[in-house]
Amino acid sequence: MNTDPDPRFQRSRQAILSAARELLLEKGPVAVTHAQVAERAGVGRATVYRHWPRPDELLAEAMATVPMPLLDNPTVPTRQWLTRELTTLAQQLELADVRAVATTLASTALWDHQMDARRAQFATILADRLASALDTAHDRGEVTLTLPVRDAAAFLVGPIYYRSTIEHGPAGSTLIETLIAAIGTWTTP
Amino acid sequence: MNTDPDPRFQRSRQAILSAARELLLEKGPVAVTHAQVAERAGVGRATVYRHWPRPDELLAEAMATVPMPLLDNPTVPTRQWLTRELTTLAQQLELADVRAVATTLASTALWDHQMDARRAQFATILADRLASALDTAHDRGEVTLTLPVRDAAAFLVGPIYYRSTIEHGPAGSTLIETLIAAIGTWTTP
DNA sequence: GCGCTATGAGTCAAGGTGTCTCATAGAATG
DNA sequence: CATTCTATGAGACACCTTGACTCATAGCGC
Repeated sequence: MNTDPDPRFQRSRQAILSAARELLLEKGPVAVTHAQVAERAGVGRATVYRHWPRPDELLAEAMATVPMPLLDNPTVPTRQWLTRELTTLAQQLELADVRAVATTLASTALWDHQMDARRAQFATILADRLASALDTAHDRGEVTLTLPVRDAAAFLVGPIYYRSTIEHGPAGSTLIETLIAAIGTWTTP
Repeated sequence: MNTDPDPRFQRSRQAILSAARELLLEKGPVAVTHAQVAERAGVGRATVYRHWPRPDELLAEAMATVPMPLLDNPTVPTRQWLTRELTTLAQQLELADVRAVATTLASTALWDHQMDARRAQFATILADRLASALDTAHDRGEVTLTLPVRDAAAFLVGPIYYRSTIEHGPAGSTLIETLIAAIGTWTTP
């Protein structure tokens, strides 16, 4: 990416990104404008223009600085891996900035191609990791699935995502354990 | 509500609401401004101000004109009712305007109290209807649930919502049947 | 036909946006 | 340390949008 070593450049860049992320978190994506970001970052308005001529690209990069809860690479036993990863995902979705990025992504993806590409990438990674983990578990005789592996992401992540973004509550361990138990017949406890 | 019988008033009101809904669907909530709505509706800009002094209230009312997929009042047998209602909900979530309203609601609820109230109302209605239906089913001996009834909405609606808003695909009958089967032990087929 | 009123076109000030210039401070180089 | 380069901040500028107002007009109920 940009390898400009000038510390002034990097300082401004980081200050602007932080300010944009704060504004997104506090006031939503519409608050990420050149003027508001510049004031929050303590830099000149022209500086923001030089770094990001368009506000939507700044918003996109600011959103990218928030670590989204993707799943770690699968390990065995798969059931323990699932418990661990879904619990982590649920905890991450309780963080205000993660929830802000997730809902903003889902919403703006409907009208912005760049955001839609990020949404698709996010969905694909989650689905692929789950599919690969469950395929492995099946091959190892750990589980017999009750649904197509392509539905696993919706089945497992959907409830946690809904609980967080629509019901605004925490996805407890009971719900997570029920989900894992319901995805198939486990031979391991 | 407003019972002004003057047809001019009602005509303008409907034209403005339709235009706002179209703009929301085509360009997203940020496109619902007085100027754009007025042009789309074919009315004067001042007329939009007279009807809705603030754009966010216009957006809220325009969103309210899109019928959101709540569940019908529960009937028995509960399993058939669930299949029917969840299938309808999945179909509704495939409509572009329903998806636009749902994701806009989830997103703006984080920064707008009025929208958050609507989100909470929506979540409560779904959870209550499902809870009441499943309580009835349990009392009738139709099913033994494998999770607290308060988790039913996340468990059943979450995957459909995730499939639609994140994966941008249809929730097929296989997924829906699997969900219903997994929520407990059914004594009825 | 006659009041009444919502409308549309227009004006206007205020504020935000995008673009440019220029002096300056900070960084790299010798 | 001196010199050169460059990112910056402040400001100026035209442009557009927003919010608020006026007023003649057309459509409505009576």
